[in-house]
Amino acid sequence: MLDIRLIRDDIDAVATALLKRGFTLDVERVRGLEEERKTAQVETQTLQAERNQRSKAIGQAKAAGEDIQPLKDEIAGLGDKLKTISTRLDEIQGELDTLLMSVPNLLHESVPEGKSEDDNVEVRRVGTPLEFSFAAKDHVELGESLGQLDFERAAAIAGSRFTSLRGGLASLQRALTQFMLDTHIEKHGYTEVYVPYLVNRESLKGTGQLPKFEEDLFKIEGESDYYLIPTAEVPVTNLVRDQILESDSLPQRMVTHTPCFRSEAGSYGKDTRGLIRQHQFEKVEMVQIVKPEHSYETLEELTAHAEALLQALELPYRVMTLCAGDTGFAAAKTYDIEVWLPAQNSYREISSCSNFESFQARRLKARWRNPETSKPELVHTVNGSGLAVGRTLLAIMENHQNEDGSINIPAVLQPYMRGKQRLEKDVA
RNA sequence: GGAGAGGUGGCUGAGUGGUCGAAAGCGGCGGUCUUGAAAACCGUUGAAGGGCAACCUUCCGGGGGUUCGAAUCCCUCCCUCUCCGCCA
Repeated sequence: MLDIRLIRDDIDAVATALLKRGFTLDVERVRGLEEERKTAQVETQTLQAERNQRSKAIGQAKAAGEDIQPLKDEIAGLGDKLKTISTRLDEIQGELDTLLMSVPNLLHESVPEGKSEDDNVEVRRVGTPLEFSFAAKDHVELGESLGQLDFERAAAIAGSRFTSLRGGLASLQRALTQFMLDTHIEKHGYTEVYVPYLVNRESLKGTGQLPKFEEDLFKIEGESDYYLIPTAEVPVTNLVRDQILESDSLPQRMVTHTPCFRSEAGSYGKDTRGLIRQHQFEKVEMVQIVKPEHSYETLEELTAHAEALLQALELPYRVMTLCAGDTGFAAAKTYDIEVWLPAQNSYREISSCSNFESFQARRLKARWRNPETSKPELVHTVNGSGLAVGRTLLAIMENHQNEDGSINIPAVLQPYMRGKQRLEKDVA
């Protein structure tokens, strides 16, 4: 959510800035509602002040043993009047809130212009894709011929866009998760957290998934409004909702591994083959709660933390700055890390690292006490995948495959794989 | 699932219809003292919103109600704790 004062002060500047990402702010509607709000609020408060004053006088009269009936008669009707106008105020405020909740974040000045992912800007490219002396297979073919990847069974159990793994591949996914967590904890200074995988509406509003993106989520049927998390960003960031954090407790660096669930509505026909786009996938997520002046250096650091994993796993990748039109609703700036996939002969997203500045914090009422002002101020939130485990798994399969269909296990993962060096078809 | 007790400021915790935004303590900030620090003492210190300002409004788990007036009474939902039962 944007600062309402920013909108009041210079709505045209805000509207212009939002236009950069292709969002049209209904300036006239906001102006109109603000106007009404002001009138209704002043009127409500005036009536409330009068009521308070009169009531106090009645209290005093009663204490003095006087007859209070005449005083009560004097304010007959005031209650109804107040009720009418304050109800109107609530309505206006509600409309304004709804409108404001669906306005995306302002972009950082360094975000390049552009409409779609085609306009994203490459920042750097690390590692060189291997030249295979044979025709590289894709991960579906590799996994199925190993007998360790089975989409059919998963489809029977649940439906399309689900996976089942077996044997070495199942272990490798777990090994990857473990390796990622350990690296962030031991080398990058993160604290591991464990969080709910079902969350309430408030939490999703806080991080910006609701009210706008309901269709992307899986909702649980039942008395309570639970949603399956689309990313650990939701529960982890909500750890600081409604909190006033002490200055010395910042920055908070948190990491967790969770399954993620996405309905993938609107992506029919896209990435239907393989592990790329699933309803359920594993992800390791980094979340940092920081002081505002540090959020951009934090974004760089956190992106580097994700990159470190790809380097250790010997996977070629590139880092992209998302352009204005491709940057997500809540983010002020986003780097996507894209891993090389030989079978697709292209780079595909494996991590997304964003600075949300105070956008999420304002919705969450997540604040810190600034010692200089001794006042609570909004924190900044920064997060990123480190990494999407399922996609990393398929990247390893494709990049580290051999001609015979076996897959080399990167050295850093071998300790997590009971010393195993390659995945091969089980003879047994 | 059954029975009971609770949810109050950054924290602990008093307050059960009227000058209560709320005692007290802790913590924070400022000061006295000290070579410096600690201790002690004095003062100060909730959040959000409106208005150029004086000032005003709202907030005692969420929502609704009663009343001239609600932290306090009523309804409802959520959460926490204790005991019993069941259980990964």
